[in-house]
Amino acid sequence: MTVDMIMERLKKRYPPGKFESNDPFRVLISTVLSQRTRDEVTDRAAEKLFARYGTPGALADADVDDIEELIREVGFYRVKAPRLKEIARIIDNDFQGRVPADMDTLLLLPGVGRKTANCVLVYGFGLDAIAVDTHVHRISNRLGLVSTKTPEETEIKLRSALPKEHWRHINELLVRFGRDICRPISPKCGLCPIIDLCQGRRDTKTFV
DNA sequence: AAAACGGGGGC
DNA sequence: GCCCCAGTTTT
Repeated sequence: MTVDMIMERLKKRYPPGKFESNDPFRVLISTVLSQRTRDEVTDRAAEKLFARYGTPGALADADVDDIEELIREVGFYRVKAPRLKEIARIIDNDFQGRVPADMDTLLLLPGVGRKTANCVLVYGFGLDAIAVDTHVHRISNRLGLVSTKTPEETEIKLRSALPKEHWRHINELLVRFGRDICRPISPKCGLCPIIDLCQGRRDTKTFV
C-alpha cells in the first residue's frame, strides 16, 4: 500500500519527537498555546507557565494578567490567557481535575477545536485519533491520500485511508515535512523524499 | 465566507 | 522591514 510507504519513509526521515505520551492537562494547555504559533516559542512559554501553574487547580486560581505575562511571546495572549484559565476552571470544577477523554466533552472547552481535542486524545490519552491541522490537510490532498475541502472532512477520510498504526504519527510527521519540504507555497519538490509517491506532483503544475 | 487575534522568527 | 505561523471563535 502506497500510504504505508509514505509513512515509513517519513518516519525514517523524522524520528519520534516530544509528543509520545504525556500528561493530558499539559498536552491540552500546550496545544492551545501552540495554535498559530511555532513550536520553539510554544515550548518556552509552556515551560514558564507550567513552572508556576502545573495543575488545573493552580491555573484556575491564577491571575489572568500573570498568565498573559507568562505566555506573551506566543501571540494571541489576550485571547489565550483567559481561555486557559477558563479551561482550568472547568476541569477543576466540573471534571474533578481530570481532562475529559472524549471529543464531545473536549469541544465544550474554550479554545478547543477538533485539532486540539484530537491532540489531547492521541498524545494525552493514547487513543486512536487523527489530529488534522493545516499541514495534514494540505499535504494529504497534495499527495492524493484524500480529496477534501475541510480539515474535518480530511480527518474522516483519513480514518478510512490510513491504517490505525499510523494515526498517532501522521500529525507530527506531516507538520515537520510541511515545514521544511512540502510548504504551502513553493514546496521544495526537488528535495522531497516521497516525490515518486506523490499524486499531486503528476496532476498539477503548482509544484516546483 | 471572512475577519480578528499577535509577538517572534526567518529571510 | 515584510511575511508567515502545530486554529478557534466571532461577525
